[in-house]
Formats: sequence, C-alpha cells, structure tokens
Amino acid sequence: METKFNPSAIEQALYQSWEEKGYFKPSGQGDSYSIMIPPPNVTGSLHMGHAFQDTIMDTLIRYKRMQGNNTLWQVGTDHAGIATQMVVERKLAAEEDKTRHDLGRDAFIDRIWDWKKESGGTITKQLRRLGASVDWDRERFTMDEGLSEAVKEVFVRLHKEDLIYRGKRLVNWDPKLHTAISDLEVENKDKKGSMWNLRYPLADGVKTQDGKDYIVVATTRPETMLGDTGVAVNPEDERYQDLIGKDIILPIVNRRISIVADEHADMEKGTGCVKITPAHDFNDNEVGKRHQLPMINIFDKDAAILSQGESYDFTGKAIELDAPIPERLHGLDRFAARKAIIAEFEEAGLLEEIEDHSLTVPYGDRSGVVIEPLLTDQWYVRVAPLAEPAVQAVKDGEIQFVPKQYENMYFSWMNDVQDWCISRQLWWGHRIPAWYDENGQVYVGRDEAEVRAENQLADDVKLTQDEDVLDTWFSSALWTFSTLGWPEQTPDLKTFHPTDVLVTGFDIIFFWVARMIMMTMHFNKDENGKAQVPFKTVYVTGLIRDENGDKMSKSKGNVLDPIDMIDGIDLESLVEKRCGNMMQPQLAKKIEKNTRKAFEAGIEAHGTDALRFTLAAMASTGRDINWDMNRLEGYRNFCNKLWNASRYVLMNTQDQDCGYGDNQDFEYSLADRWILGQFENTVKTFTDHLDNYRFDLAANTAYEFTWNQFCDWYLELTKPVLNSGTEAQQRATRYTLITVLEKLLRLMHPLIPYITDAIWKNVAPLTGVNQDTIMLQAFPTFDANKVDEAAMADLDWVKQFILGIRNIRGEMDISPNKPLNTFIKNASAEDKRRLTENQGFLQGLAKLESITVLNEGDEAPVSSAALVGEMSILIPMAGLIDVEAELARIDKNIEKIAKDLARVEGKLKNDNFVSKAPAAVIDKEKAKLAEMQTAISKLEEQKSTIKAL
RNA sequence: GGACGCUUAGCUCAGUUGGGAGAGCAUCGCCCUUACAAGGCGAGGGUCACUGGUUCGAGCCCAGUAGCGUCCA
Repeated sequence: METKFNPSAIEQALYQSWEEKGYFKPSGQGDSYSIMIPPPNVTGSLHMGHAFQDTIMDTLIRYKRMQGNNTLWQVGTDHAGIATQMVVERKLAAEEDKTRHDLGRDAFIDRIWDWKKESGGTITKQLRRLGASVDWDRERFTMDEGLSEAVKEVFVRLHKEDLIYRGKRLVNWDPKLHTAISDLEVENKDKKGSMWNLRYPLADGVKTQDGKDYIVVATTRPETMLGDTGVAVNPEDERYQDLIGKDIILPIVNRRISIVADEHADMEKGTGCVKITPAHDFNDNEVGKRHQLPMINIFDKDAAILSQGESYDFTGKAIELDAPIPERLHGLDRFAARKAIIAEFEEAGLLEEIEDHSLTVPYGDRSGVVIEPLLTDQWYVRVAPLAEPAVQAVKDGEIQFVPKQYENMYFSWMNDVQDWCISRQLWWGHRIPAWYDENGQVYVGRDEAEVRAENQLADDVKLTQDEDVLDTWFSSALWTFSTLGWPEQTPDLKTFHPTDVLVTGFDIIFFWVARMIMMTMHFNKDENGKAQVPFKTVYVTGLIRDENGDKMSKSKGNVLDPIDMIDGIDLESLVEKRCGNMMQPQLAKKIEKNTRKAFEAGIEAHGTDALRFTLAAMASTGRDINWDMNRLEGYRNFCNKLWNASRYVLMNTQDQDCGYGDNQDFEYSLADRWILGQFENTVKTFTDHLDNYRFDLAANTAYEFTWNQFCDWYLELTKPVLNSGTEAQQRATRYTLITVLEKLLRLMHPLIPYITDAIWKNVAPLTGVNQDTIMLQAFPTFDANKVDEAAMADLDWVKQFILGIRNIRGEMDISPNKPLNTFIKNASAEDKRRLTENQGFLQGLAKLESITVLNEGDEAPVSSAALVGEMSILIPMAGLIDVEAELARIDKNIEKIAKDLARVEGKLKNDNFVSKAPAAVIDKEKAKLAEMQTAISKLEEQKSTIKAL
C-alpha cells in the first residue's frame, strides 16, 4: 500500500465492480427496506444538496443491507416540465435560430428526447461517483411508459370521483413562459414601488360627506383599473355609509361601477376605499364572488392590453357586458399601459398623489418575470378531501417526521390547503387525457377510443385532445408506487411499498411530500382496505449554503459541484464553469471576482469518502448547513489516517500468525482487552445514532474511536508488545489488531464505502474470510461480553500516567527523545500492581529509562511531579528543569484547581443544596472536593520542597 | 403584520431527563520517533445574545428584549 491514500486510484474501479456483480440489487432475503430517491430534474446536474441527501440515503441503504435486509434503493429522474422545455428552446434558438413553433409540437418533443438521451447521463454519472448503491436496472423516468400509464389512470379516476375539475379561475400566469404556475412556483420579493391615489368620480351628482364629487382609491397596479367592476368600502366605515350602493363612472373607459360594502376594505389604510378588479387580483376575486360582481379580463397571454375587455359573471361564465378599451391603449404591455394610464389621470386632474410604497411582488421562479393573476381555463385537483387522511396519518404517527418540528410546517400548510392547479400550457409533459367535441363538451378517458366507447360518440364526431400537459409534480406525487408497477398489483409493490424512509429537504415538503402522501393514500390500500402511506419516516435535511451562509444558486455563482470536491478543479476551470453559459451574463464579472477570491488555488482533490464523511458529519438537526472547505480537508486527513493505520496493521500481521490458525495460545495485553471493549461500546453508540438519523453524531463517534483511541493509543500500545512480547502475547495482539480493524471497516463502510472496501480486501483474508466485498458482510453487532470494565479502568490509569509525563515534557520543553528516570511516591497496592503489569507500556509510550518505587520514608530527589490520584510520579529536575519554571507550572495548576474547588465548596456549604439535591449528586460533589483537596495539598507540598532548596 | 427557527471558542458546529462547558479547523510551543508532516506531543482560548423568572442548581425550562434567517399575508 502507498504511504498516502489516493482515492482516485481505487474509487471508479471499485464502483464498476460492485455494479457489474449486481451487489446493489435486492437480495430477496430478509425483511424489505426501501428508499425512493427524490427524482432529480433530468435537465440538471447534482449539486451539494443532492450529494448530501444521496450520501444519507446510501448510508442507510448500505447499513440495512449489511444488517441482512432485502434492500431496494430506487433511482430515477424527473422530466421537469418548464425547466426542460426552456433548456431545449434555448438550445434551438442558439443553434438553429428557431422557436419551438417553427418545429411544431411533435418534432419539438422529439428534440427533447434526443437531448435527454445526450445529456441525461450527467446525473447518473454523478450518482455513480458518489458511490450510490442504487439498483440501476430499475432506473425510471417520470415520462416512461409505465409511469405515464399511472398518471393517466390517476387522472381518470380522480375525475370520475369528482376530485379533478376544470374551471375558469384566476391563476398565477407567467407572461413570459405563457403558462399557469402553482403558488409554490411563485417567489414573493419585497420591492420599493409607488402607491397611486386615483380619483374616481361619483355618478348621478352624488357627493361625499365632505362635499367632494369623487372618492379616492389607492393602487399599486393602476393599469388594472380598466378591469374594475366595483369599489369596496368597509361596512363599518361611517365616512362612506351613504355611498354604499351608489355608482362611479370609471375614468378612461367611462363604465359605470358600483360601491359595495366589504370587510376587505381596511378603514385604517389610505382612504378606506379599494378598487375591485376580480379578474386580476386574488383578493378582489374573493370580494367579487361575495358581491356577484362581473369579471373583466383586460390582458392577453403576454399581459398586454386587449382591444376589448372579456366579460364573465362571478362564476366564470361568459356574459354580454360591453367593456370597451380606448384604442390608444391597445396592445400596450402592462408596464407601458401603467405609465399611459397614470398620464391620463394626471391630465384629467384625477391623480391625487403618488406615495412611496414597499410592496411584495410575485415573480415566476423559472422565468424571473412578474407574475400576473389571469383568468384562464385550468384543471384543478380538489385537495381538501385528499388532505384529511393525509393529515391524520401524520397525527397518528403512521408517518413520522425527523426532526419532529417539521410536522408543524406540514400541518400548517395542509390545514389551509388550496385546490391545486395541475394544468400547464407547455408541450413537454403528460398530456391531459381529456378530449373536446366541436361544441366544447369535455370527455375524460384513458384514450380517445375509451372516450368514444364510454360516451357513445359516433366515429364522425370530431374530438380534439386538450393541448395542455400536467404539472410535473403531479407525476412525481405518484413516485413511490408508480415506480413499482402500479396500477398493476406487482410483487414489487407488495414487497417494497410502503417504503421506509424519504430523505428530502424542507423546501419541498409542500411541493412534493404532502402531495405524495395524499395521492399514495388515495390510491393504495392494504389487504384490509386501509390506506397505505408512501413512507414511514420523512427525514428532513437542512439546506447546504455557501461559506457565507448564502443559498447556493447559479445566478449568485456560488454553486459547488460535488465532483469538484472529489476530483479537485483548477481555478481557471472553476471560473469558466461558473461564468459560462449564464442566463444573466452581466453578473459574470462579479462571480469571477468572488470565485478567484474564495478559491485562490482552485480546489484540491479530496475523494468521495472524505466528501461523504463531511456531509454526514454536518447532518445535524438545523435548517441551514454552511459548507466549510476546512472540514472537508479535515475529513480527507481522517481517511488518510485510516489508510496509514491500516498499513501499520497489515505490516505487522501479513505473513504472520494472527491467531486464526491452529495455534490458539493467546496472552492478551491490557491494551488488547481495552480496545476490544472500546470497540464494542463504539458499535453500540454508532448504531444508536444511525437508528436515530443522527449521522453527525455517528460520524463523530467513528472519528473519535478511530483517531483518538485506535490510532493514538492502541496502535502505540501494540509497539512494545510486537517488539518484545512473547510469541503468545504477539499472537494475541496481532489477532486483536486485525480483528478490530476488520470490524471497524465494516462499521464505517456505510459512510465511507470506497476506502473501507479497498482496505478490507487486504485485511479480511487475514481473518480467514475470503470474499469479494465488504458491502455484503454483516454489520457489527454489540457484544456486552467483550466489554472488560477492569481493563477499561486499568488502561485509564495507564493513560493518566503517560499524560502526566508528557505534560511535564511539553511544558518544560524536554525533548520527547530524552529518556527519563522516574520515581513513584505514595503508590497504593493497586498502583503497584498496575505499575508491574504495565511497565512495558509506560516505558515505551512515556519514553522512560527507569521507574523506581519509593517506600515510606525513602528520600526522593528534587523533582517535578505529576499526579495520578494519590500517587505522584516524580521526574528529577537536576539538569533538566528550571526551578522558577517549575514553580510557575505548579502555581498554574493550583490556581486552576482552586477555582473549581471554591465552587464545589460553596455548593456543599449551601444547606438548600445538601437537603434538596439527590444523594448521588451530593456524593459526586463530595468525592470531587476530596480529590481536589488532595491534589492541592500535594502540589503545595511539592512547592515547599522545591522552595526549600 | 402573522408563524416558525437560530444566536455556545477566532471560524464551522455538537451539547440527550436541568447536576463538573465539548469537537474539528485555526492559533502558540516542541518534535522529520521505522503507519501517517494530509503527522506526533503539549498548551492557550468561551459573560453559552441580553434581561428577568422558576429551581438547591439553568447553555438546557418559562416570559420578555435585540439581532439574524425562513415561510406566509
């Protein structure tokens, strides 16, 4: 083995071999354990957040696989409607200067499939590099035939049950992408803008209480006044009591509208009068429904002004209501129209005031343009009936969120859930299985033939399919069961559903998790007819942010590619990667500057295992996780430490008798017995943490044992034995070395699969195991019989002894190479036993020339002393230690202890404490006090001895 | 405006039922000792945001304040 761990030399070959040999497939043995990967967007590539979640999933799957479960990790991708369509449209524009309309729907969709074939492999390559043990043969895509069947089936059934309906409703319209989007795809941003106060003239000579012939309404979107169908005042508002029911002549269009009383009008805000535009504002829409006001749409699909308003009654039915718009405004974009309308108000003396105003503006998360509420025909899922059992399942604990706090987030959204707009005006996606005849009558069915048959439509009735497609989340809501073959009742569905755990970020609890629970429970029942949940546990991860705590995003240019953490990348390539092919090229300079500053020397290679270990170690319960390159480096060093420790073990065990042969003559050292027990305790703690989804604590446990116990102490303690022990002693130590290392590798394999398998291949044969891979070996189990408490206590004493000497060496600048003569004072019978038994360890690790036990009354040379309980270890100062320095060292120690002592003393003098605290606590404090008193008196004694010189 | 979360060492973060403040990185000192300088040994460093309450005892429980963040309106 090389002296440095080189991940690139082992990783890809190992993965290939695991995959080829089919190790990732369900074994078909044992209890099933399944995880469905949250399907990443096929257009994209995995970012650090994916790497984080995938590491956790792989750790769980490998852990359960080693525990003997029949494990399935289902992999796949999502067709990502808008995102994918946009990517291919942009490519088409750049390379051929064509739009999708030039190609036509079918040809365009063919292009998307071509593109997917070409670049859809990015994600699967990345997943392989991360070591993900997914069953590739079952890889699925939301647009696959099988999944498309499931989507159709669900749509048709929900429609039959009246849980899907079509209606003219106000939706969030993206005027750039020409599609409706759901509430969740809207990003609300705080902006500074203006509030325009407009005068609306009263009709029929009516006057306000203060004698004016107009009222004033305030608006942030003046252009929508063209579609006003009322003005609301608060019913309690005394100022306007006598105006309720009176009319207004709407300026510019000269349409007559009424004043209604509605609580939506806030008396405190502005003048207390609110213009009502039911076709262009969600709140106004509600007001309109309450007062049965008509709706007038004034925008086309680009959000430009129509030449004639389109009128509907409050239910969305078209009505004959003349809503002319002056020709000078026709075709104006909404923002141009805003300017023009303000100018006209001003000219007419109807502009009362413009105030600065901060407001929340909705933006499309994909297009980045301002969303316009627009009346359109859309398909909706009636969510309330589906939500009820979905809420109950979480309340009953059938589904548990980890950490639990996220249940609140789920409940708060579910309790106020809106109907879900599922139609999208796109070409890429699952086409809605609905057909229209020439009268606009709609028929829903699995295909056209079924529609004709079910509705007795003659062959000459012309039917056309709905042009729209379904929201991508509609198909991903079916993910846990559609991937297993539903609607067929397949054996896979029976075996692996419900799945065990869903690993995801809190940002998609609404988008995905909630909808998955609703859909799954509605369509999947167990043999008793009880609704089946999609998963038993939802493990919610935090979001990975950059080193400044900012969200990683392409437009900020602070995204990190997990592959760059693994392989490293030079600065120029990183700059190119971040600045090339941007949607907003003007940001490139700034991003380049920030990148050059943050990664002066590029990024070094760290390997997959270090990346995975880092991600696991950062998986605490918080909502934000700030990425830290320093930690990655630290854990790379950890991998190197493990590598070198293994080299040491192998050097001392290969081609030697490790006790796995016939000769069973063993004589274990204290260190052997101690490390065996320490390891068992580590297994227990590590397993508990994994079972509780505390990957951070599990990683710390593994790190602490490996570095601070196994390497720092145990390996050092084997050296005296291997150098000068008897054959039986050496055999026992070799046995312990190789056994503990082999088990440790198995323990850590789920976290760091590559390095553990690579080392294990060398280690296992020495324990008599000749198999191909660690990943199919049993996970270590805790064995209480191997925990030797006496050995633990004895070794603790040995450590304290050695630490005492090292502390004096360190503080007094005595070279670690200088052998020391020591004297022992006040040794108890037990101390003497421990001294005798462990002389080799003490001399070896503390580098001692001699240890002389002083009897009562023996003269000791003037020395510096270290304490182990009552016993003192003396190092003669002559020629080594300066008197002043030693006095200072003693004072420092006394001072430190005295501070603590005072506190404990105070506690014990407090009658309240002594009478009310539990006896165990008091005893502990008393013992502590005694110990500190002894220590101080010994130190004082030492001091006076030295001073007496 | 409403809801939730966060504030612990220079940095990134742990801290289980309330009972002696921890880790990694960074810093300082000494060491190229035959597993490892991506290392070894030793050391320093905290008013646990602030104020008050409950308690014998609070980083932890309760109330309030400030700052930051996320979601919703």
